[in-house]
Amino acid sequence: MKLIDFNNKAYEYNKLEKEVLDFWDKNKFFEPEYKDERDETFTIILPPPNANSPLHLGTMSGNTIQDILGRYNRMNGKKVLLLPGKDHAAIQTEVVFEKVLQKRGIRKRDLKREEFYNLCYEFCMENAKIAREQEKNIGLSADYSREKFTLDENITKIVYETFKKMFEEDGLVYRGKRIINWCVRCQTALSDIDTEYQEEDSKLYYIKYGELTVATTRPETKMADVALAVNPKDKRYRHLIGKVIDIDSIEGKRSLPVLGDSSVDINFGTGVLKVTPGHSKEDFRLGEKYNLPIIMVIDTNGKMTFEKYKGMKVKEAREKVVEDLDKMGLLEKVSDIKHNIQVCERCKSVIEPLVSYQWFVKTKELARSLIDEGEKGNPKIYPKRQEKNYLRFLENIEDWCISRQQWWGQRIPAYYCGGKITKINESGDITEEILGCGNIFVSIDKPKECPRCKSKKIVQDEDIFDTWFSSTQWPFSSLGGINGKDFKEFYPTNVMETGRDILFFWVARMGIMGLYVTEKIPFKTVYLHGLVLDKDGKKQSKSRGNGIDPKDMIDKYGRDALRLSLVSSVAPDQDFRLFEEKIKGYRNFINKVYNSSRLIFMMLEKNKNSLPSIKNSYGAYSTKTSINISREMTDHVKKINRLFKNYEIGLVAFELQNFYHHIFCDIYLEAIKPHQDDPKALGEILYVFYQNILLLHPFIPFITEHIFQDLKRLGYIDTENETMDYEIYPKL
RNA sequence: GGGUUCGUAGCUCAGUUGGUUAGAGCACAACAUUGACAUUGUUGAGGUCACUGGUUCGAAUCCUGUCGAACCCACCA
Repeated sequence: MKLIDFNNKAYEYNKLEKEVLDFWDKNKFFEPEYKDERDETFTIILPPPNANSPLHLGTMSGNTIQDILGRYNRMNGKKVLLLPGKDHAAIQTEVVFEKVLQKRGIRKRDLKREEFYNLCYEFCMENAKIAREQEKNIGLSADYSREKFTLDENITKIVYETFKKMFEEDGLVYRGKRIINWCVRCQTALSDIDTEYQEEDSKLYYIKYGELTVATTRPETKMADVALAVNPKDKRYRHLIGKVIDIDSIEGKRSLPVLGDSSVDINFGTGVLKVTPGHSKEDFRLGEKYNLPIIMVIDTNGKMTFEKYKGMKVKEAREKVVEDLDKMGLLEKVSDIKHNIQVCERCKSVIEPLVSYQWFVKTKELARSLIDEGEKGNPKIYPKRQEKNYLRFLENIEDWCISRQQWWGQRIPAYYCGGKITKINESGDITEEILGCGNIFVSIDKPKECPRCKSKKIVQDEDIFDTWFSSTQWPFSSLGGINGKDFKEFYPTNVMETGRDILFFWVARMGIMGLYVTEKIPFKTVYLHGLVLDKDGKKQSKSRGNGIDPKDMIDKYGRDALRLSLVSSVAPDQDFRLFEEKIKGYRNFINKVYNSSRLIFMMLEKNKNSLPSIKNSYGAYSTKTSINISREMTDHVKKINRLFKNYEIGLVAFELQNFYHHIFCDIYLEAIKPHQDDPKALGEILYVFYQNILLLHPFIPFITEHIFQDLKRLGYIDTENETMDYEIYPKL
């Protein structure tokens, strides 16, 4: 690294930042072993970004916050590990990559599973490379020698081991018949997070059920009804609860029991609900509660299985059913209704709730001990108010469907002796039969035979794991699992910094899986950040065209400026607006840092020969000026450390800038200028300046590293450290 | 339906456990400058702290209610 050329009046960030970047890249400063003698560790497992696209600003903002915490702790004598990784993001990537293939004129169904997997793997590796460059480019001081990908062999092995232990030892995983969100187009089960709601105009049909009338938007599922339900508080129907009523229907005469359940909304429609456990989530729950049978009339292609409408698509069947009901005199009336329909987040197809055989984790039992810990404040969550949400989620947690009918991901290591057959019988009941000796077993390596009957005819489950099943094990799998060397040294981690939108899906379940596998909660502190919005408060996205290109901003304003813009005025869990003028403002601040350094270096150089005592007076506040810099510094340093303790990163950034610009430069430097030929004053300037540069370093490490290198080279500071990250942060 | 957050200058936001005259940046106006920095400095204008009622010696801050904005969870039969 060359000395800063102080002939330039403006800071040449691009050139100078690149020098720093190269310097860091060539050395191993960010590997914890660099200072192996340090005892106390500080670990952050960085949330692995999806390997299907370059990083967006939200991820970069998170990276910057984590880097600031990493550097701050490094400067506080800790052995710091920031562990980077990339996530395969199962279904999301699969859909993205399908579109990429489409552009190349290839259809997924024309490829073999393995071919698809390999092409997708290549695609992800390319994107991971871009993301890695971006991370380094904003100065993320992570240890890339330890970087992981969620589909790395050793990671998958740990995920498989967990699954085996859950299934075979503890019975916490089961294969069950439950209702799931089914995407007809993607042909897969989806978790709630993979779906969203869209408002749609539709019809509400009032249909006669014997003496009662039911209002429904889904008449085509009526052949799968197994009961009716009313609210016990509803005076109109209270007398019918517990009775069985006879009805006429398309499928003939039937008898349906009438249930009383408080979940029924008295004010919706007629206040009578038809219970269809095969095709509605709420009804499935009622079915479980009252032990009702399950009937299905729609298959995984979104087509009817009921004989009369066999093969028809749902919408088509709906019209036909309504027509038939009308003919039978069972249709009372039709009204318009706006309602939200659940659609696949990726392809926007309508979700068909249906019952199928899937793998589930019994999360309720596992959540119990995490709730106990949570009530004791473990982990500590910033902002604190999210603790309530976190606990409530855990208390209401449902069994977790972890199987997906996709190709991109970790294939479930479950095997069926002789294979299996799933079918829906005449009465619409779904059944599954395991062939061979009926054994289902889990094996981490590819098995040669059934361990029970020794049959060689064994078939692996076609499904893959939900991406969250692997990512919730990331805090320990990325450290090599419970027997890993890194695990022993760095687990549990100190901080989990992530978007507040995945508190439930990721953070809470990481707690569950971590506690189950390692008997420890994987992190001591959770820090949740908000979303990055544009100037008008809208979410930044490519499709809106309001997204800021990080590379563009780096070229225009530099890395340090971008970093500041990503963390300044950021409060935990609070969305913040980012726009170009803001970044420009931070560029001006960086320039201020540069020019004040230029002034100080000039003053020092000018008096170089008359400064034998500089190191003696170093650290002393000796000059009388209009400002009491000693007290100002004391207060400032106290404040900064206090804010750091409370993870008020945005406020720290703000205070640092404010102090440096308006106290240090505008007042102090101006006041001390007249004394600049006094060696004692110069010692003081140097000391105050360096303290400030140290304080700023975690936030704007490029320019401060450069200044540090120059101060060291010119002999103004006395240090053995090769990089500023190992200097000691000002404390009182 | 349940929950959370927010509403402070034209804009973006600070404002610690209640305490003088409510702050900063941007934008605006005037002035300065060849001595670190026009990517600068000084000064100025600009606020009924959404509204209402209350607690208090004292409220932007605490409490009640209203209005407005955003978000999360559940549900949408």
